[in-house]
Amino acid sequence: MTVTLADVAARARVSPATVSRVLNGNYPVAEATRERVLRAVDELDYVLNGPASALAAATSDLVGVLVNDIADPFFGIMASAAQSAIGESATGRGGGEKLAVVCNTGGSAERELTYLTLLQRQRAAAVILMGGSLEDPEHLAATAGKLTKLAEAGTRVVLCGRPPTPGDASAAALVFDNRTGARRLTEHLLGLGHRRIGYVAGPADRTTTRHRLEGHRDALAAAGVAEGPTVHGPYDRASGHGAAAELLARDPHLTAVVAANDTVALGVCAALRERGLSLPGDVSVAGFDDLPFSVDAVPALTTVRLPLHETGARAGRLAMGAEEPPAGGVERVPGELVVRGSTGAPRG
Amino acid sequence: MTVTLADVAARARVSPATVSRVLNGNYPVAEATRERVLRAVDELDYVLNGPASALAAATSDLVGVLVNDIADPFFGIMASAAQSAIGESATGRGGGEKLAVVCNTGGSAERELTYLTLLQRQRAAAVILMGGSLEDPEHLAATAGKLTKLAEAGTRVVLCGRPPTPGDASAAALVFDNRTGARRLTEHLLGLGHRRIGYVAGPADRTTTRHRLEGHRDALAAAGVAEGPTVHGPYDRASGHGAAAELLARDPHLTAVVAANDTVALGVCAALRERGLSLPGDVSVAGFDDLPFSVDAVPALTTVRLPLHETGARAGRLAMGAEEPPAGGVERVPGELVVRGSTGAPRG
DNA sequence: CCAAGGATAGAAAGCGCTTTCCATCGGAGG
DNA sequence: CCTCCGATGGAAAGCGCTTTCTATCCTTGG
Repeated sequence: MTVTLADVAARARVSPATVSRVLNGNYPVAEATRERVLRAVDELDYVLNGPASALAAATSDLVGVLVNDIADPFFGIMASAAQSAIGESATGRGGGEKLAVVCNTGGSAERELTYLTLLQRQRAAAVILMGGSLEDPEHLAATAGKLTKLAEAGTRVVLCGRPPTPGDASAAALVFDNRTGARRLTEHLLGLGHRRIGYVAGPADRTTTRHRLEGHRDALAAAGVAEGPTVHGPYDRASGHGAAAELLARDPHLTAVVAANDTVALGVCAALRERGLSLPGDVSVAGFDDLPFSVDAVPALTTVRLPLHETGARAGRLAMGAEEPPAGGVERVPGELVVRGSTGAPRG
Repeated sequence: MTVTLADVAARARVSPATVSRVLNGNYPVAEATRERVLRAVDELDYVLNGPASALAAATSDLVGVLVNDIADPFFGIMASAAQSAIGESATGRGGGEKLAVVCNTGGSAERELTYLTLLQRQRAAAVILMGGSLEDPEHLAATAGKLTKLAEAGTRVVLCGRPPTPGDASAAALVFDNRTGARRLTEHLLGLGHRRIGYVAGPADRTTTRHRLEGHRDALAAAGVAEGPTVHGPYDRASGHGAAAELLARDPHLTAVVAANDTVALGVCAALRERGLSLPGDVSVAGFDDLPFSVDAVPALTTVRLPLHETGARAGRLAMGAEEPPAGGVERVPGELVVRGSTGAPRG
């Protein structure tokens, strides 16, 4: 049978209460006793029963990190940073280590809710939601309700790269200023002289997609330039690859393409090159996010750098209560335009 | 206060036992009763208390997925596939959904052990360890002990892309045939006529690093070609970038460089290009893994494709007991040489 | 030398659920 | 019409821990 706390107590010739106190370290225990207990723990190879502990204490040391796509470095980087931050600020009950776990929603509203419920079941200490959300009103309402309930139950809720859900004020939010970033990017292209700019957007109905597209349109409108063709698709390489052809079909005279993110931009570049077009000579291409591989693309990608690592780390600290939430609950995180070789002046 | 099962029972005018049975569905309950209970659950917005449930039933629905670096698509892809597979084979107690959680060890032996203990605490249903392990004997022994204990406690253990730990026969293992893959890759280079080949290896003391390096050496030895310079470093872009200079310093006449993986290869390419060398004209470069961006590199990367997605999915199914473990517990997963533009015949 | 108070440790009551017996009820078979 | 059995539902005993409330013991001050 498994070793229980009572076994340890018997072996150390103390009461279970004392063992618990030694393990949780939030109550004075004489040094000699403590050592005796620890020795017993060691000798018996005792492992605390998490569920029992969580049940009695009414909280667990689980911290959930929900991401849209774990295979996407955008999320991987943020999640990794958050996880490190959580590991470092071990301020749990009794200074206990938190178990940061990342859950892959695949961008599905349904799975997001499922995970949220599961985490609620587990009485998670905190939940971080990363990445833009679906803008379906029904889903939004369901999510807001869940988050409110979570917060009421004492779970800290942090949004990272995701706007606060209307109707839910329970969460601290770190939101990327996608709109301004996208505007800067398109302004850059306009400044170079481009007037026919195609746009490969992310999936429709997502906040990130919409904000970036709005920024792009803002810039065009401010400059009085007509909007070029736009294609929607997932945030992956194939999407960009397919969209490039579509864009060119809709306007053969495009001189620039802005992509929803760097991964998509890479697909666009590949498709363009396959058609014999040179970059940026024939067509300029820009991305978003500045993922690690973007600097190594050929030509290197012009993009908007988001402080993924730092923001993820902050989210982790917020989840641990190791950092004060921003005033008003929401903080806008700016992106930075990074101009590299993939954009240049149009020919002629 | 939170709603408990007893509240639901009261509302549905049945006993707590009946509610539990409806929720777990492993005992006959009359249709009318079941509906009454479900309605009560709905009306009260009841959420099962995970810890309490896990305590009473002595298992939880947590499945841990340990990865070395969550920001690396190599792991992201496998983890994502595993998580999907786990979600699909919902065969838990009462068909309950499993909570697949991924934990980032950062390649640290210590954190790996910490996570394993935490998962053991939670009485996880299964644990998947992804990626090569550290070959430190002490760590290996500690891990083997942990895994054995986990298995004894009823937790299914699956290794994915990681050789079985000596002294622990409790786990099913899916291991990539890194050695053969690496051999094929170097044979390809030798076949093109390369005789001075540099090698950028992963971190020392890791199984993956060693196996790939061995395969490389196998090929050289079989062809009677002297080994070129080798540099070790982490599996990231910066490592490749720095290593390229080092390699060239050690042998200015290199005609090819083999990298530990595609990410590293990208760094190598960048550094080479910065020095004004053309690819593959002056130097051929090869990677490993065939990550999504590899086909879009310029020139496209010659590499060894590993069935990351499929293997991750199989690991997930094994963890759920939805697939028979391989005979003997270990299965070798082959890689496939993919020749693309980054390798060519050496000049002259 | 005695009372008071701080420092430790123990007793015991749950935490919310699962599950093993049992009890009950209605109908089939004799 | 009575017995027996299958189908259902309830009672209650934990699962292993935390934590409040007490009990003790030793030290300290008067």
